[in-house]
Amino acid sequence: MDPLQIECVRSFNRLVSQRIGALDDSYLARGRPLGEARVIFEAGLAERLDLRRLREKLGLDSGYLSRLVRSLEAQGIAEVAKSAEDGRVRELRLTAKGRAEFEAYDAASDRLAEAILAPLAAPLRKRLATAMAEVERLLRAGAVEITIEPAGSADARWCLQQYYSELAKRFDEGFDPSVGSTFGEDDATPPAGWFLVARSGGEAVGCGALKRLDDTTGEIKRVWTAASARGLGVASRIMDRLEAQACAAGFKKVLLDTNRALVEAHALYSNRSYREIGRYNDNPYAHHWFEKAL
Amino acid sequence: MDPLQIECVRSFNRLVSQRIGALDDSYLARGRPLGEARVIFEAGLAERLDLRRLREKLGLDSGYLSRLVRSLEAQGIAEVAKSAEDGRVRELRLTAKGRAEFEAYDAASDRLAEAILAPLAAPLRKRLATAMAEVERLLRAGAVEITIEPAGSADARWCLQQYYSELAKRFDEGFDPSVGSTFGEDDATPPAGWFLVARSGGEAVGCGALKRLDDTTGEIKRVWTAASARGLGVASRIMDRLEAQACAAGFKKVLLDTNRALVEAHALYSNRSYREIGRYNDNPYAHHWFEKAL
DNA sequence: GAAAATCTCTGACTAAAGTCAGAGAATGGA
DNA sequence: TCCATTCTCTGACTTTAGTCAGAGATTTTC
Repeated sequence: MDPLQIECVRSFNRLVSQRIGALDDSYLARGRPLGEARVIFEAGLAERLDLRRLREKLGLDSGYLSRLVRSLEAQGIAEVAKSAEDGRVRELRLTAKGRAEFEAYDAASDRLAEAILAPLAAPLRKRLATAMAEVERLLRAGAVEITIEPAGSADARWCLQQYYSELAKRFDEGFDPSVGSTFGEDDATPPAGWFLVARSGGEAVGCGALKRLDDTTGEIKRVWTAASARGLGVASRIMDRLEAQACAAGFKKVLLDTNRALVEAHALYSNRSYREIGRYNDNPYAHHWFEKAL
Repeated sequence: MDPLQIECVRSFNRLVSQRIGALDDSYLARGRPLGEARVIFEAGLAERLDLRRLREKLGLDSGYLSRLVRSLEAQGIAEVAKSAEDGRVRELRLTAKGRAEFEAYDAASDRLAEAILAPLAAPLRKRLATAMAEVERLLRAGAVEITIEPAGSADARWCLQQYYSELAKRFDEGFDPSVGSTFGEDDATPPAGWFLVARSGGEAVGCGALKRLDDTTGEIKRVWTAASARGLGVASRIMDRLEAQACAAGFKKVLLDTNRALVEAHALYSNRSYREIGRYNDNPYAHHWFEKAL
């Protein structure tokens, strides 16, 4: 890896960790320990927040969080109550006073952001905002995680739905997933197939499936990336994983088909050295058929 | 200020503070408190480091640092010895073992940077490095501080020297500060004049001077920005301060002259609504003369 | 040469952050 | 229905971080 790029990232990290120190200080300025401030902040962002999720989000010990919350209760800032769904779980809610505290922290964050922008002239401000957005986007792209999971999971279904509605918009002929379908949840359930979901910070941003056609042949289907995550190589990484899975399953080649409207998919397959072949199925929406030896 | 830009900065802060958490964790992973790790890191970067400077750099209490250092001594990681120049000051040096520890922390930073870059394809990596460099540059630009200080201070002299050697390179006729000079240290010492130094993270990156010509007229001289800080509005901010100082001194107008080779200075003055006037002095290096009413 | 200032260290603290082992209540699955 | 699991709380800790008031050695200033 390019040592100049590494130095660039390190230098960035050094500088920005100073900045973050300033953020912590502006939180501490309200005279409350950082732990409590973080809890107030999270509680203010989410309307209802169970301690379990909060613990996971802030990475705290259950005993420690319990005490933090009790301290906030004593200060009249938060209330806890049994969850209606699960009696073991307790839910945190800010009181009116707590909400006021949250607003104060929120305002402090705003002020800090303003202090960063204020000394810059308008065009530089714009450049800074643009560059920050780019860094953020690319950092998130790097943090995308791809996992195999049941094709019937909530996120998997959501991805498929997004995918179908996009096809319906883009195909000249429209799209109805039930017409001539060669793909159901069973086709993506091991050992008949596999379903992948790509997530960025917990949110699903892409999917892909591999279906067993015979002992040596797999078919790649349902490769989709959310609009918010395009141009970040997510589809490419999904393809990597699908092909790796195909290898692991002992397939010698993978096939796939595509509609002529999906030009970026076409480019993706060509780049990954897929070779156009003749029609191998009777998918009514397909115009091109590809093959790749593994 | 644009609320979208503020939100952009805040979102960036949120994301990056998670990243920084990861950095701290990778330091803590060596089983040593963060305070000690930071001391080792600073001691590794600078060959010889006196405790006074270290304390200032890390913002630590003297008693606290004293204990941190003693703990490192006990671990065989660092040694302290009286400074040769000043018997009150103690200097910190890493032992061989300490240097090995430093290398380990250094490697951890490298690994973290690599982990950020690794999942991205080469073109995205390049985009990330570029965007990070841009963010860093602009954050530093925002943190530039401009202070009035004696024209004879070390940084002031350094800036002037840089400025003179640049003029010598750029002027067709060369430049010798002693020829026809209308500016000495006395001319920038209150109440005869003022000298400003711009600093970014402690390092001088620009300067400027205001000289009293008569009770109602000031002259702006020696406005210079280091090459590393150009394009960031530093000269513009120096001009702001000089004009503000001129107002405060009761001047009604300011004058300045410039050489035809300094095209960017020319543009700067025009943008700030300086009006070209006739020759008002006999500076042998000047081709243009400007005036601005305050 | 004396007084003021500077730098470091020590002792005596406090507060915050975090860990660990269990107890008690509620839930889910066999 | 019962047993394992999950979620939260409590008590009893430790470690880290940080503060404050001097004392002692040195240097600087007048």
